[in-house]
Amino acid sequence: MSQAGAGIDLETSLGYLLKEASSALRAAMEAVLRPLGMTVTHYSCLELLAQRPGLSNSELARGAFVTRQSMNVLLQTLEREGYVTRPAEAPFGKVLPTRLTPLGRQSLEKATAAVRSVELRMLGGLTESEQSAALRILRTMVRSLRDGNDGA
Amino acid sequence: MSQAGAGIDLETSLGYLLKEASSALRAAMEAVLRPLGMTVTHYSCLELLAQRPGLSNSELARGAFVTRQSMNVLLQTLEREGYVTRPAEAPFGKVLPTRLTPLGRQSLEKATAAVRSVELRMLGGLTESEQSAALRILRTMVRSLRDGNDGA
DNA sequence: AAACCTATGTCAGACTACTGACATGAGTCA
DNA sequence: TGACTCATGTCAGTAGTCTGACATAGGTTT
Repeated sequence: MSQAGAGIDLETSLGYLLKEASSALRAAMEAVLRPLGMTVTHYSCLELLAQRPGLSNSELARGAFVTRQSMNVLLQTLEREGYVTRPAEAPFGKVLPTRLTPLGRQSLEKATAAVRSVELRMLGGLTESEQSAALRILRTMVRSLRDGNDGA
Repeated sequence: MSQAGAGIDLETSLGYLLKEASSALRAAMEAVLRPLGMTVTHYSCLELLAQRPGLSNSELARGAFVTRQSMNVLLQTLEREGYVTRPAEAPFGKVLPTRLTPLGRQSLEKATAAVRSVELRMLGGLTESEQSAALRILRTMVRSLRDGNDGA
């Protein structure tokens, strides 16, 4: 059952398991957001704006882990449908601060409740100490991947 | 800095951090696979076939966390380019067992080395016990999300 | 001041993955 | 046997994201 010698054992690979967990979370989120007519990126954008009003397109893109081009397309849709507003002209530089409209805030409320239920389900089998350990470990992994060194 | 009352605090959300880690891993993998002319799904497919020869289209799709339709398109490309082979007729039922060609195996070798370096970098800052804790915790999260219960 | 570098917003095209749909083969049950 | 259910392979259309490119604003360096 082992690999031919040079492969990466998927059963014990932390990378593979990370992808599996992320995929399962995304699927669960899509399942509860679909009835609300919302995608995961759509929700992420609104949630970011609720917590940090005035975020720019590029900042939202980084927060939602997509390119600024993708976020730009999404923002244009959200603006056209009345969920967010952006000033016609940049108050400073080229940065256009984005804000939720009352409609956007209202739409977000239901989505947040749905997503929270998913997150609670995911955390259900973990103890408090396991949850904080997971936070610490994931942060370490992100830092190692970003900085490009081996973390040693 | 806290949310308005009903939001999900992204700074301490395990779901958000999971997405961030997965995104960072995917970006790092894409960076090392791009020079080899390979995407992450492309690599995942070959790696699965190396470890479990004869996997069907649907099984590969589940293993790579994409739909069977997407995997089908990829397999057609890989077959046309000579990386994998599938029998013209199903030996049993409709299932078409797929296998790597020598070219596919050769192509996979370089990719595996590249991906392994990324995984080692990601694990660099973690102790042995943290790594096994991460495996256990992620498996628990996947199970809770899949089974649909709250894990209590 | 001028050249340079970086970051941003935006448009256009290409690609990837998804949903929907259909036919087929296998197993189950009345 | 026949009806039912389920999984598979595949085709077609759609949607979301990406890469490439360009112009512009701000800060930095010489």
